[in-house]
Amino acid sequence: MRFAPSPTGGLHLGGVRTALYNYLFAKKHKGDFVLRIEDTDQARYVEGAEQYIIDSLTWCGILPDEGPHKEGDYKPYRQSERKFFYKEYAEELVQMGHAYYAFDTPEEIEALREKLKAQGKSNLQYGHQIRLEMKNSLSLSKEETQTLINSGLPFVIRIKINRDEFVSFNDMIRGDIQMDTNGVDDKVLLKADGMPTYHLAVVVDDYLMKITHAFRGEEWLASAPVHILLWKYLGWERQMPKWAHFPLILKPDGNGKLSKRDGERLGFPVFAVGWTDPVSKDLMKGFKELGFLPEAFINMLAMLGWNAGTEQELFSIEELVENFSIERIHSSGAKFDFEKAKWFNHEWIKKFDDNRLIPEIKKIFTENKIVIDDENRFKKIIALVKDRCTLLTDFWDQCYFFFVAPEKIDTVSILPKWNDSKNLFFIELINACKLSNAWTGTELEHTFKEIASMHRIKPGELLLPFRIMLVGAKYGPGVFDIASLLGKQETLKRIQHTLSLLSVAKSQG
RNA sequence: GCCGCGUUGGUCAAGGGGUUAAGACGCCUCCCUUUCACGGAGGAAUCACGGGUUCGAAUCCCGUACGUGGUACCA
Repeated sequence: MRFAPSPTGGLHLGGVRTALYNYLFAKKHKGDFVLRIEDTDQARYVEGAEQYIIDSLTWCGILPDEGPHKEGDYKPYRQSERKFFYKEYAEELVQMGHAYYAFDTPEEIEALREKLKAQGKSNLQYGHQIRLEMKNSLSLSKEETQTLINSGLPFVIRIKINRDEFVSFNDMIRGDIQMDTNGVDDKVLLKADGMPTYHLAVVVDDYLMKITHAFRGEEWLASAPVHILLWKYLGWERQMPKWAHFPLILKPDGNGKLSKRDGERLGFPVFAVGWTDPVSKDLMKGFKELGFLPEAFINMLAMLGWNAGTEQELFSIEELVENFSIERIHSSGAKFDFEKAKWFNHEWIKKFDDNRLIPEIKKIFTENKIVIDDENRFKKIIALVKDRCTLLTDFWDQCYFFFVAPEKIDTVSILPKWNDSKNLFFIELINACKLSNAWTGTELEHTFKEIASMHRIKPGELLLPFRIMLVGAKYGPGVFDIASLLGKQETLKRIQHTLSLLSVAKSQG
């Protein structure tokens, strides 16, 4: 079994999911997963896109067995490098009478379209209705056609679709589908520049690469009849792959399929890894940069349109492979929910083994120019905050203060209830700590409470100021745990620092 | 317009003739925690509408509405 999704350009959510489902199905059935690159459309294909696709899939952990970066038995895998094949087959179709040369320029067709529109007629379809009124090898004589070709006039090759024909096929997700050919026009197969359109390219590639399953997004469903007719006309019907059209991933706020712009508009990533828009040059962050674990990303993506039919929601890639079945893919689109995506990541962080997690977190600290010298201490800190981190980047916010003193101390939250006796309490706490040799959380807590009761202050009233002294704000794990990992010297230093801050604030009224 | 595909809480969804119509995210309440989270216990909220078929319909059929895709020398 061979599977080949054909992603293009900036691979976003939908594209990654198509690749993922292909991968899961391929691996489940011990088949090959092939990566093909669509670079047929020079206008939209951008420099670096191929590497980007490979990088995205690599991060996701769904590496192809064959493809442009690895090669294999059916190379080349770039459509631009397979130009020769397509032309050959297109010509063959013309010889057999299933396709024809068309000399109409895009401008002429556009003009006709405008004209019809002005008359209030529906959209122009270059098909059986009008093909004989156009300039092509069907309306022209053989000699005229040959003369035009010889003159070097650009032409395209279009498929000749008969009217009143029914095309039926089986979709592994949707079941039997039947469409008549009246709605489909004579699609261009080979463009004037000699490059194939997707319609010709997939069919030829799937045939030549012996692809057994053609799985793609639902946006292709409407043109499936063209592809099926092509398989038939080329005489390859017996080798035609099985079809499946995946549901679309929709915008969270309704109307339409998720697009690259939606991420920016609604504040979530639509790419697996960061993507630089070729036109605007804007760097759009991906799930990776936002602090997602690839495992969580894949898990989330897989569940958007498929489920195992059990209550299990957390799946490793191996479990996905094991449980995957095409029949359980839904036939209707799903709206993307970023909150749920974050939930998946949170679950994966909790689930993740420290040996895998720590290096990822370290990267973030390195980016923030923090050197981790005490491995053991780092581990303890991570264990302490792990539960409260949804994204990898949260680890920075949750524990940077263990490494650098907070710049801003939220004295505003302390001040209203601050008084001399509390001030005295902290001074005595400092002294008591200085005298003691040991430094553990429990011991500190004991001393803390003892001094508090001596001063007849409820510990609760002192805990918040203490936290703010150490952390700078009202968050973080247990204060005594923080203090113990901070070390005696640093803890006392921070108390002292805030104390002086408070006295200044107090004297200024 | 035409042609496909679809429609179970706000979202992801299970269920495919008889169910008190699962579960998850989010939201709300309470408990735990002398912060914030985590965790725990609860709660509100759903079968698009109208006709059939049937003893019985979320489930099957037909309409309607709505959504969505396609209708390019884009993929």
